[in-house]
Amino acid sequence: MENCEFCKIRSKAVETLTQDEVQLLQENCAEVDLVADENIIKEGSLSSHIAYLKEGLAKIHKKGVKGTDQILKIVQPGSYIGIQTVLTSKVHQYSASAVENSKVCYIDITSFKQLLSTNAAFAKELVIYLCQDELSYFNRFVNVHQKQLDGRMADTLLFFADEINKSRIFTIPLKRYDLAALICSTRESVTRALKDLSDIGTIKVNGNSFEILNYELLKKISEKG
Amino acid sequence: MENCEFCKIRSKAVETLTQDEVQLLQENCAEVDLVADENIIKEGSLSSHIAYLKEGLAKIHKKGVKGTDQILKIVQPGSYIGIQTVLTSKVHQYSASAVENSKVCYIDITSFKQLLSTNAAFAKELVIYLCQDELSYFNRFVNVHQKQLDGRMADTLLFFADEINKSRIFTIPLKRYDLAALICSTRESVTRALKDLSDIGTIKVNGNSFEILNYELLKKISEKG
DNA sequence: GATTAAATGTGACTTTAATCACTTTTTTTT
DNA sequence: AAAAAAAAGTGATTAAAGTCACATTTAATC
Repeated sequence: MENCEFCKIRSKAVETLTQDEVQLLQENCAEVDLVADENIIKEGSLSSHIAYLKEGLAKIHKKGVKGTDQILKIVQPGSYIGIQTVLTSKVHQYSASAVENSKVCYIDITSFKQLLSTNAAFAKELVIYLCQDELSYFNRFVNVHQKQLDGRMADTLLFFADEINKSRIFTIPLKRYDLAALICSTRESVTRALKDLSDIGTIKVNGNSFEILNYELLKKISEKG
Repeated sequence: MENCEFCKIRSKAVETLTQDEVQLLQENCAEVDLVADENIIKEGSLSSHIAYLKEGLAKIHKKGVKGTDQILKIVQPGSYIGIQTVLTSKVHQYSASAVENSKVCYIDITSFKQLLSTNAAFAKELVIYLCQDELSYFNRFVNVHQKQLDGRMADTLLFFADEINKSRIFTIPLKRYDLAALICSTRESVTRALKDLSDIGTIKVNGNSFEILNYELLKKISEKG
């Protein structure tokens, strides 16, 4: 399925386009299948395309001074990836990788910029998108610094349960060291945090399979920090 | 000086406006003088206006689970404040306060939205603005988590020296507890970090007056973390 | 200028989570 | 299925920074 017009998951921005504009997008857009762990964009490489996640799940990650990657966010279908770089830098400022098998559309930057320059409604929707995205980082920034480990772990579990899987029984397609990079901790501490939450009966853990047993308590731990 | 047309510090976005549009802006815009510590916008309050910092210096801050504020960023003239909320929420998601005497223009949201909807060039400049802003937070997020205290303190000193004051002798118009909220630490630890940096001869501290004595070393501490 | 209040500095102590070293389990490869 | 590699778990130890309690300095107010 390579047709933008009938794309099941068109962004609000793309919804604003005229038929001609969709045509332009279509012609400068390539759909790619990715398996888990494959790179979507790579920090430091030339940014010739924006990626749009159509299916699957991806992580946004960025190298820090220690040399290890920090996961900035887990993104779901309907997310633009690499968009922040396009208009301001020639080089991607962060990486993104599939964390499960995914479909991604690569949109040529030049065409994207053209749409942005000529269609105010399109640009407006992007502004909205970016604002929401940024606000989510504000929350994350503050939370990550004021909550301790178990609280951050609880946050992440609730995120995967409520936002991603919409179920109290779910799997997290991340290794322990990825979870660590996500909650700003270490592999060992992730193990311990999960054990803590397990011990008090909030969750059941089995490898990457999780079940929330006491949602209220988990929520309380997430909120209390 | 209440005239947008002759505003000394018009944003790139406003540069794109036609005379009529500037006129619209003008009519829905109010300039306000603020003294240090005054609120610009307040988290949780209705967002009827966007603020544009014309003169001075401001902090963007947000309440965390602990009940204390975290400083997200120090912003300079030319920054939009509260813009992320305008299109997505009725209520401000963060606060902003002047950290020194400042001038702010409050722009009515409705007019702002109107410009956004009708002028693609305006919207595009905002997209660029937001992208740059978000990227700066990515850096901050990763740095704050991978650097330890002295590194973060060094970052902040370099920021005030290089970005804000463009001099190795400068003052920081923040209390120690504000510095703590900025580098994600505590008042006491700020004192100690400054002492550390002082002891090894990188800086000279006297209240809020600072001098960088060994720029290279400070840079190294900032980079090494 | 004295008094009060706010801000900052300092040492002792505690807590949290990182690090290290090693074991066990799971997954992948041959 | 065996061997190798990767991932995850575990206990002991360490380190970094937070907390607490109090002293000192600076600024504000009467």
